[in-house]
Amino acid sequence: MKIYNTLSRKKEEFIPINKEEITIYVCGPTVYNYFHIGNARPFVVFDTLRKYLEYRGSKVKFVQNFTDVDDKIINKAKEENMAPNVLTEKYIAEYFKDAESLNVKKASVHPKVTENMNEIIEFVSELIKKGYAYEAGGDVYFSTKSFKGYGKLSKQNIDELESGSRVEVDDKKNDPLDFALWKAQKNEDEIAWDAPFGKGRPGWHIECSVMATKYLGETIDIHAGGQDLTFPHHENEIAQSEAKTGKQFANYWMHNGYITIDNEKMSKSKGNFFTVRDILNDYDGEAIRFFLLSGHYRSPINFSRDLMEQSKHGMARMINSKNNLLFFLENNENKITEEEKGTLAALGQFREKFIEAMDDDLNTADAISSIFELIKDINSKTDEKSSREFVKGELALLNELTSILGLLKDKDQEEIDPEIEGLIEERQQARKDRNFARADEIRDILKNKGITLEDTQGGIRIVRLS
RNA sequence: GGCGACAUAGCCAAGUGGUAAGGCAGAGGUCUGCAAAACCUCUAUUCCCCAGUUCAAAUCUGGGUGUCGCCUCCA
Repeated sequence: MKIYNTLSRKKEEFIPINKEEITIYVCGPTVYNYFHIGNARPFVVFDTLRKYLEYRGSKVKFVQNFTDVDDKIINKAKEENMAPNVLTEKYIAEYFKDAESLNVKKASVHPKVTENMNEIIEFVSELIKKGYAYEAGGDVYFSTKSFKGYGKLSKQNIDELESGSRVEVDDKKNDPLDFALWKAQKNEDEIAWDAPFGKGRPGWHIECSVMATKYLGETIDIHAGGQDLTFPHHENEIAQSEAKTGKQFANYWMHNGYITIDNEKMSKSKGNFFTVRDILNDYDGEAIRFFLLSGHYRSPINFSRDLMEQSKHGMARMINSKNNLLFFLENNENKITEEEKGTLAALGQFREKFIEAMDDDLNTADAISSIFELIKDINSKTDEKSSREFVKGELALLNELTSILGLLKDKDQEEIDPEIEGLIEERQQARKDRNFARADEIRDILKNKGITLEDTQGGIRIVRLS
C-alpha cells in the first residue's frame, strides 16, 4: 500500500515496523462539546484506514486520545457550573454515541490525559534533565532551538517563524517559539496536579507524545490527524518525543483535509460548524460516512445540505441493491448454474479494482466507484430466477467491500406492527379486487409512516426509510 | 513575509503522458393497475487562462488568474 507521507511530501510504500501489528495514533477530540462534522472526518477516515489494513490481514493497534484537561474545558465547566471531570465524562459518552452512528469502531485504547499524569510529569522531567526544557516561574517550556530537527514536518524555517509577527511574545519564555510543557496553576480553585516543578497542568502538545509512546512504543508506524495540526501541534510532538528518545517518533504522518462551509474552514472558533448530533436528526450516520468518504481524504470538502442529499441518494442505491439481494436470497430456489458460477468469478474484478484504489493512498472515492460498478453488474444479472447460492455469493462480495468502508452495516430488523401488517393485507386484497384507489391510499398512509411498499413479481417488499 | 493546497459537466468526484471512471440531478424508454426499485439509452470534442515540451498533455514545464488553509485554540 502507498501512503502520502507529510514528512516527505510524497506517496511512499507503506512498510510497517512489525507486520504482525501495525501501530497508529490519531489525535482525538477535546471533550467539551459534541463533535462537529469537521472533527468527524479524521475519525472516519482513519477508522477506514484501520479497517482496510485489517482486511488486508494485519493486526492494528489503534490509539486515539481524549483531551480532558485544557482551557476550554475549564471555562465551559465554569459556565455550566459543573466539575470539569463531570463535563468531560459526559462528552466522552456522547462521543461514543456519535462515533457508533458513524460506524467508527472503538480504538484499541482511548487514553485520557488525566489518567496519564504521572507519565506526563516524568516525561517533562526527563526533558528538563536532558536540557531540552527549562522552568520559568512554575511553567515549563520546551526550547525549540535546542532540537535541531525543529520544522522538519511542516517545512518551516525557525528563523522565518521568528520574524513572523503573529508569534505571541511571553516574558517568561527564552524564545518566542518555545512552547509550554507545563502551565502553573493560576488560581486556587483551578484544577491542578502536583509536580516537582510546581502545581499545575500539562500543556496541550505533551499529552500526545506521552500517550503515543506509552501505548505504542518510541517509534510508531502512522501518526494521523487533521491538516491544521501539522503546525505547531505535530511539529512539537516530534520535537518532544525525539528529544527524549533519540529515535524517530513516527514513520508516516497522515493529514486529512478540512471540511468547509461556504468555502471557509469549519471550526469551533469561527462558530460555523454543524455537529454530527444535529446532522443525525436529518440523515442516517451512513449517509454522513458516505459523504466523508466520497472525496479523497486529503482534499477539502464543502459541507452542504445539497451534498448530504446527494450522499443520501447514493447510499439509497447501495441499500436498494442489498435489499434486493436479501429478498432474492429468501425467496429464490433454483440451483446454481455453470453460467452463474462464471459470473460470480468475474465479479472478482471489482474487488481487484477496489483494492487497487485503496492501496493508492486510501482512494475511497475510487473505491466507492468500484462498488457502484459491482452494484450495476449485480442488479442487471440477478432476478427471481437466480439461484440462491449465486445471490449469496453476490451478497457476500457486496458486504465484503462495503464493510471495509464501514457502510451498509446490517441493521436490527424491527418487528412489523400488527396494525401495519393488517393494512398491508388489506391493500393486497384491494389490489386483487382491483380497488386501486384504496390500495394507493394505503400505500400513502404507510409512506407517511416511513414504510415504502414495492410490488414485485416475487411478492410484496417492505422498505423502511430512516 | 514564510510554508502549503486546490481549480474536471447543473452538482459531487476519480483520473498525473495514450485520447475523459463513478454517483446525484435531468430527458426518453422497458417493466408495473399506477407507482417504487431495477434495467436500457442520452447528457464534458474537452479538463481556469496563455505559452512551451512531445507523435501524443486534464496529466509535464514556464507564466498568469481565482479560491482556500497553516504560521494563534482548532480535526
